Amino acid sequence: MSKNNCPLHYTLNLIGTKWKPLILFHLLEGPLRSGVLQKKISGISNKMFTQTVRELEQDGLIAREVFPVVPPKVEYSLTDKGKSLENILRNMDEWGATFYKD
Amino acid sequence: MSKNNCPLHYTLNLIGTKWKPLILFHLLEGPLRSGVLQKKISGISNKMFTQTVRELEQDGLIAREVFPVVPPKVEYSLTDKGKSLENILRNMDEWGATFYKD
DNA sequence: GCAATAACTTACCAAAAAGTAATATAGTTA
DNA sequence: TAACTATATTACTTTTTGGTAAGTTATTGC
Repeated sequence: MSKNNCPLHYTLNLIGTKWKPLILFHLLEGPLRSGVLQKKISGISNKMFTQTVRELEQDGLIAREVFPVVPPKVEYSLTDKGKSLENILRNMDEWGATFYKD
Repeated sequence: MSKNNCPLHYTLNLIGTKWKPLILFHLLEGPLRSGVLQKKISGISNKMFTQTVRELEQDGLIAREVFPVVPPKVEYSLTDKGKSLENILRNMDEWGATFYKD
């Protein structure tokens, strides 16, 4: 963590990576099974998916629920903290849509 | 560039890096001389600063104005496209301020 | 009793991002 | 004529991030 003055730094430390905003964005519509979520994130590797959801969970942005069945079932959902990013995520998506055709 | 479905991808390709949001954020208040802007971004190296503003310029988010004097004077400012990120940047900063004390 | 299943985990390697330190520039001032 | 200035560039190295492929688990269904 940098000792910079503006809080934007803190935000970037939590969601300022390649995959985090995409994972959070796809969870806005509700909880998803691990495999389903992963398939929505085109291009992500097995390893990066697991690693990224682990970090999001540690930072309190998503929750992980394990169902004790075989084969395994795991669901991810946004926490309240995660949900509070909804505006930012939707604005970023909308901004991308606006400028995509330049 | 990934061939993902959601426009969020495009946004992340333009501003989804360590330093870009910080540089844009500090330009929200108006144009700044190169050296002044760089000093506001605590921790950034000489190289990364130049590299990052070059990319932001290429993507049309900031403008670079060179004054032909010695020693050199260069000013950076947001373009209209850059200014259109204002809400997103301020929301991210605000979000960071809200959760920083957890 | 063997394959199929979903969700990982690990070891290993490659690629990308970032840092360091030295150097260039060219007028102005001492 | 030498130092100073602000901005930038380059070569080199380190750090971080990401990818691949194989292995693990434990029950179900054939």
